[in-house]
Amino acid sequence: MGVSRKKAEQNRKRILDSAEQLFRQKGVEGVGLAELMNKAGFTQGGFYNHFASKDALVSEVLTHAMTKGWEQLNETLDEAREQGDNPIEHEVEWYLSGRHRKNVKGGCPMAGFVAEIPHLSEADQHAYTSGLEQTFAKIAATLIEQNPSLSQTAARKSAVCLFCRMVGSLLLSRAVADADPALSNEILAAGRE
Amino acid sequence: MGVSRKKAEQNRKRILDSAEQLFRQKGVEGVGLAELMNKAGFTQGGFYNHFASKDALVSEVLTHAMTKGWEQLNETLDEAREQGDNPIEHEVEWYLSGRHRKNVKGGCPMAGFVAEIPHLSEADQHAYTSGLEQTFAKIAATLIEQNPSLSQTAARKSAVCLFCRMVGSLLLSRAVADADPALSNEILAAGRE
DNA sequence: TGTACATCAGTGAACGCGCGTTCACTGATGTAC
DNA sequence: TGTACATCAGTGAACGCGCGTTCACTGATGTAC
Repeated sequence: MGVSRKKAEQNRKRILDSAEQLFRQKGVEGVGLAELMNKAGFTQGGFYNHFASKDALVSEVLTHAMTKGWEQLNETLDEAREQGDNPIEHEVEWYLSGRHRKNVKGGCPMAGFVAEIPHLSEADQHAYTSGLEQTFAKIAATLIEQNPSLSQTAARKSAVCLFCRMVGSLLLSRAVADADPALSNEILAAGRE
Repeated sequence: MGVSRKKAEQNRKRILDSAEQLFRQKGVEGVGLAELMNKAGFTQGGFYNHFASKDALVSEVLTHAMTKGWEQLNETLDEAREQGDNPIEHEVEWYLSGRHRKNVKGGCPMAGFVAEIPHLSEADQHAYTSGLEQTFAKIAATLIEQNPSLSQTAARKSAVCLFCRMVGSLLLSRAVADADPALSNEILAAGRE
């Protein structure tokens, strides 16, 4: 159609964003390229001007989501510090909120993609793993920042334990959100304490 | 081919078992009927002698897995009581073991199917939800049995919290099992304490 | 600066393939007399 | 109990469909002179 390079770059990002939302909603296998391109506002054939294959798109979506998730974690912690709140409590409060549960198209990529990871490439699994490791380290460091008497190993163990609880609560509350909203809320509430 | 009714009933169970294993390994969408029937030792066409559709099979697999999971929970608790162990600790010990992590084809259905649930039928979501509710109730009752001074609401909250942690730990440890076995083990170990 | 040409994002039709499902057929099992 | 027939689990080929991918084509953008 004749499109400037700048515009083409924007279009590429539109495809990535549409793909991320659909992959999180329906799972990678549940989304076709036609649907995906249509959602982004294009026809199917143009896909290969931007990506080598569906797998390549999936990789890019995953790493992009992991990066955004990492930035979001840091922003949430910084925000709490500025407001004088407890950073970890602030993070948990957001993580186990109705807003985050409802935000299936976005939110924490560690929770959103956890079930897809075993079916993805080795490189994708490594990207996920290093994102998780980063998250554990950040939470552990923040716990020590709050309570400097905590040992490294104790903080690390607490961080791992806490994040597992957050992910489990979010996933279970999402799984029962339609069938039993009260139970779904109870799960979030229990996790917040 | 001419097969007795008893044999046909056994074959039906073979199909169900194969399907459950494959669905858990690859996800419901990642498994075709041809592959599934082949794994069970049959040709594709015979599928519809046993099930009305793939969706009907999925429903049956899910409810069957939920029932088995419930029985397994009760057995594990009873086993611990007979051995004089703490039932909850015994359950957690098994749940967050390398054996359970490796047993992707079996194990806890609440963890194994959590990501599929949002894509399944309303009836399937309800089956999952009531299984989860049963599990929470059982854990809460067992906590009170161990410590009768615990209030109903406190036990319930602890039960929900504990099970979320178990599910989150198992899923995250499975997700990184190939890419970083040490981290995967650390996640299980942190959850066990 | 203006003109001629190359580039390449986007279109839309087509490809082979595997999906869920259907169907005509087989033949041992189960039933009726 | 023996015979004739109905049943129905299993086979294997075929159906339409949507998948990921390819391709010839378009035309505004970007480049060279």
